[in-house]
Amino acid sequence: MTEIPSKYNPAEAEGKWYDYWMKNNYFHSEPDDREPFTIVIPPPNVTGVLHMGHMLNNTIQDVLVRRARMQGKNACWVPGTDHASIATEAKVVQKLKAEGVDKRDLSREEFMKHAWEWTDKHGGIILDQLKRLGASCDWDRTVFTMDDIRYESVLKSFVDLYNDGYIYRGYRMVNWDPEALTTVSDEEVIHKDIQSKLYHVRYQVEGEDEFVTIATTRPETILGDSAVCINPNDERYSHLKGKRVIVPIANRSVPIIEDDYVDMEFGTGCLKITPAHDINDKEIGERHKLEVIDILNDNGTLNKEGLHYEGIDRFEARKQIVIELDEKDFLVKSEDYQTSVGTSERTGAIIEPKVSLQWFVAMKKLAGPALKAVMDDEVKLIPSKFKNTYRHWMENVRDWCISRQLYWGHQIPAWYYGSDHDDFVVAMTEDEALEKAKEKSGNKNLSAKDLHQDDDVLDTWFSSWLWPMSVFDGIRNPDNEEVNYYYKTNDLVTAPEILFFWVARMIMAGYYYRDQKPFDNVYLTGIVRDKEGRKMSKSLGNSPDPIGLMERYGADGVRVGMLFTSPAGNDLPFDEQLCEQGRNFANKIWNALRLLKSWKVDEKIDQPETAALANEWFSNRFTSVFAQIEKDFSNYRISDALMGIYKLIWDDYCSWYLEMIKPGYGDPVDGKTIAQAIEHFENLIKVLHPFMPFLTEELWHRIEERDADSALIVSQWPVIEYKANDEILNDFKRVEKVIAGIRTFRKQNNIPQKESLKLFVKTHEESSSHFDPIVAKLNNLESIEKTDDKVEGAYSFVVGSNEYFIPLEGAVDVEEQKEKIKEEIDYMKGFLKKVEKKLSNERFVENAPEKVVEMERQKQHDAESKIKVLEEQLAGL
RNA sequence: GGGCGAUUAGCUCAGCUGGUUCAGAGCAUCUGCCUUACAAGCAGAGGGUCACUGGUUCGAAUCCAGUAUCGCCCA
Repeated sequence: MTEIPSKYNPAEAEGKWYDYWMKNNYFHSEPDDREPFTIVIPPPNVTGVLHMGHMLNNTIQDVLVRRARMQGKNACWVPGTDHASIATEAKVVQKLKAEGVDKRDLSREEFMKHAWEWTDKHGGIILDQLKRLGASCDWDRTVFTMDDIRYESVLKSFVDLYNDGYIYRGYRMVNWDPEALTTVSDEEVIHKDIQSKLYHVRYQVEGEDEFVTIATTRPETILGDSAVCINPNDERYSHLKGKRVIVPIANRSVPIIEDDYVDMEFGTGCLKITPAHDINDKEIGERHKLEVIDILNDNGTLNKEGLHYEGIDRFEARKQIVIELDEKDFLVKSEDYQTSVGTSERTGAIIEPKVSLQWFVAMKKLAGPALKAVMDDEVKLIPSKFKNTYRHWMENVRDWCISRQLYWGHQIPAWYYGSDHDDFVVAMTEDEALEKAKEKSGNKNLSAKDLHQDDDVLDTWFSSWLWPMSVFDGIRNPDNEEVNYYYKTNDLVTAPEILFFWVARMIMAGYYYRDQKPFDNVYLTGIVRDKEGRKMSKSLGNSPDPIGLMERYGADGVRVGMLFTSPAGNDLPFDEQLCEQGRNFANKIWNALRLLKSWKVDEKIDQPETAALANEWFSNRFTSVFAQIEKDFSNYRISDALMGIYKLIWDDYCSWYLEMIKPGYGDPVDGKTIAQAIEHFENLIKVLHPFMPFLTEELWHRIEERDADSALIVSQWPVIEYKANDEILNDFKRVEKVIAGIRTFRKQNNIPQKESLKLFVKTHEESSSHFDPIVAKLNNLESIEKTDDKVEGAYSFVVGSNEYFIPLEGAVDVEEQKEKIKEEIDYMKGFLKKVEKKLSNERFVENAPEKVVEMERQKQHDAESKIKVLEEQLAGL
């Protein structure tokens, strides 16, 4: 084996081992008779680039997958991307615009050609970036929501749901993005508080001199008013019942209606009703059968209902109409007012509520089993605090508007053959549609020319909700071997923001198609924030470049840096220092092996007692900590599991164990000890492998040469073979304190380690001398002797209620020692007082469980004897 | 405005069905050390009325109520 450099070089190891893993096909999975462990990736946008959120999310997935693989399961992590219709189309439109091409001048086919070119050019970058991170995805299975199989699956599910009566076409108030010229879902609308104005406008009562005053933040919508509404209980307006008012500027006569919805306290208690442009007004309008007057064009300008404002943008029209209202004496006053408006997540444009003909999925029935599954923990949310919000959402689920006025996506498989509302058919293909149309219309002479396919595409989520099935072709071929084997999947790792519109819908789709959940566990990660707690975003420029980070700290360093402080469901305040900690850790382990490798081995010498003891202790220590790590894993406490292995390696293995077995300088190590040390080291890096795959694989092959079958990535995860011996572990805890006591003594008195010391022990409680050889070795003691008497003129300290003495001429500062002992006595007396007070409380002794009282008595006894020892010591000085 | 959740060391967080594994961990800070694996290191140390106010209890960080502050979801 070549000499090991003193620093680990991630750049060198990472490329090498990723290629090696790929070459040997370790990531690839085929159905077999092993237990499957499946994760489907939350598909990132095909043209996106890696950001910190992806890093966190995919690191967690990789940890879970790698561990499962080592546990001997058939691990399959399916990668892929989605087409992100709005975002991608917006980018393509932008690009074309820069080239002087207007989307509206292109046919669907032409536009799609550009979109595919864009996708081919930028697509998949993110997947390559995931490889840098070490993601052990089965790349042979990479899929895309718009590839042939997925495309057909999406159409099929539309047809299936339509035939089952879940999909319908209807008028709905939708969130219209006038910039993107499409509807966006409720979830894609961001509500923002803005400073606005509340305008008080008076309407003349028809045929009278009286006026009523309404308050509105959107005076331009006056042109679309179809009523004025009062609360039936409002006595101020009771004389107006049944009358009509004249809408200013429009000069239309509209009724005064009564509805409980009106808040008598708000504004003037008198509400204008504009059913086309407000969701609540629409509902009132439906109750009172009011006319719907849409005043807006799709691009946000006013249409002919806007009269002389036709063609003017809604915000400009608002300004102008206020002036006109004022000039014509309709404006009573305007006041500052804080209001909340919806803005588009994609374009930032203010969302326009708009009545429009759209396709919907009826959700109520689909939501039933999905709600139950989560409430019954059939599908576990981690952390479970999200169950509440999930339930709230599912119990108040609204129908899902799935059509989008875009080209980039799955074109809705509906064909229109006439002008009536109902003159359409839903089918997989045009041929099929024609057959159905002929049948439905009764017109045998219909031809393909008479059919027109719906221009809209489906919401991106309408493809990703099928993801856990469609990646295995389980929609088109529900009984194929793969979907039967891999579905249901095991874990899903995603962000809470999309719990509803992705996770919940996958659960619905799972029960709808297969009557089975799509996954057992949903691990919800937090949002990666910067140190100031701001969400990382491109616009703020506060996100570090992930690739740059990996170059600086190594992929492993960044992986553990992200995981050190990220309990499930909590936001992660990212700090580059965490990556540094990760890098340092890598180097620490690196040097541990470097040390082992630096020793000459002599097979002929016997194992020293210290090494045998060290091995005994560390074996138990490993077993005990590993059991806890396994528990942390099963509770999805990934950070805790990482911290567990971190401390086990750094503190227990490096700081304690290696020091215990270290041979004298220049001396060889015996064969048995080095073999045990290597074995422990191998177990440690196995457990570490899911977190730091590159470093550990590199070390694994530096321990000894291995063939492809015995690479670390496919090695066997340790198993717990026995229960750790607590007696040994507790005994050693005491030993640590003794060793620390002696170190403190050396330090205080500037006694170098080279100078050997004698230690005397006066025992007052049962105490094992099992680890004495270790104490002697680590502290360079020439002897440890029991004594019945105090050792005069010696430095002393107390561990438990045993006294330890180190005689050394002139090294003892009596006053300082006295001070220290007094302090300790004071502390113990205070403690004893508390215990005695408890025990003298009759109600405590009567009511508390016997065990608790017994424990208090024990505490009392221990404290008393310790105080006695300390006092004797003090007296002796 | 309605609902949910949080508040523990300078920072990020553990702390299960109340009781010596109850006040913890990592990082940061401070003090010594270039001791032959690692200064990307070693050995130590300090640091918290468990947000506040009441209540239940023999006993509360833990259970209950209220208050304050923050976050998320919904309107």
